[in-house]
Amino acid sequence: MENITEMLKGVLEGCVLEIISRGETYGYEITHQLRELGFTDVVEGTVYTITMRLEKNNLVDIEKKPSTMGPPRKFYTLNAAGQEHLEVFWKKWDFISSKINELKDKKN
Amino acid sequence: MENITEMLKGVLEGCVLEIISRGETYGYEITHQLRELGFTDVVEGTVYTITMRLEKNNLVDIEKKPSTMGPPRKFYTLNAAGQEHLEVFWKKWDFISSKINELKDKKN
DNA sequence: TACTGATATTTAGTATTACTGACTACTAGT
DNA sequence: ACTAGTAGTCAGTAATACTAAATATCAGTA
Repeated sequence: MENITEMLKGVLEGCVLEIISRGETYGYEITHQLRELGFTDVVEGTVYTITMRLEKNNLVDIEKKPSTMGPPRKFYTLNAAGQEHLEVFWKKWDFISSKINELKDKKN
Repeated sequence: MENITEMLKGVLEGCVLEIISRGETYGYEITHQLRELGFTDVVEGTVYTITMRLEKNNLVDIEKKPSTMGPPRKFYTLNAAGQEHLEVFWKKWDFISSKINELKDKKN
């Protein structure tokens, strides 16, 4: 699926939050999980801008750990604020996607 | 639902295309239809930037008609390119929303 | 007549967000 | 030494929705 980047705006951050919520993880791995999900064109730089934003907004806790496979990793976990943010995200998503599907199914 | 504007990015244009595809309409009315749909905070300015973009990209045909209720209206209809653009939009939407729901439902 | 409100379009400027592309750095294997 | 895979950072760009104001038309009313 090409050129979906504009439609990912606003949802990609929520996806990253969801992935982190399942357990401690780091940027590079998050990128690969998003690619596996189907968002094949997502690159490291994009994910890092998102994790930076999460840091700045104090939605995640951070722990730096060494890796035998390369340079040290920055592991993220959701804190309480992040958890709440994630719940709000899913509420917004349910709202918007239901409205758009309503439009799509010509029920309106 | 407050503060959903970032999540509307990339989908609002598709919604406008869909609304136009159902029959000749104009900016002010499109705004009201979006509000009725549930996107209550959408304002005229937003819709006009979208219709301007549709014009610029040659996705719509335009006809100006007088109104008894106020100044003349600019009516839009989808042309062939617009129709195709709309179909592509729905394909992208189906792809993205299915992937995100997959993530949400923890099936991945 | 002047005023208000609903209708209708336009536009300059701003904020947010994802992408691009490059750079740095560590480790293992050849 | 060199390469590839892993891992993080950052300056700059493009796209898009919102803000806020200006302009214009018409109906109703005090």
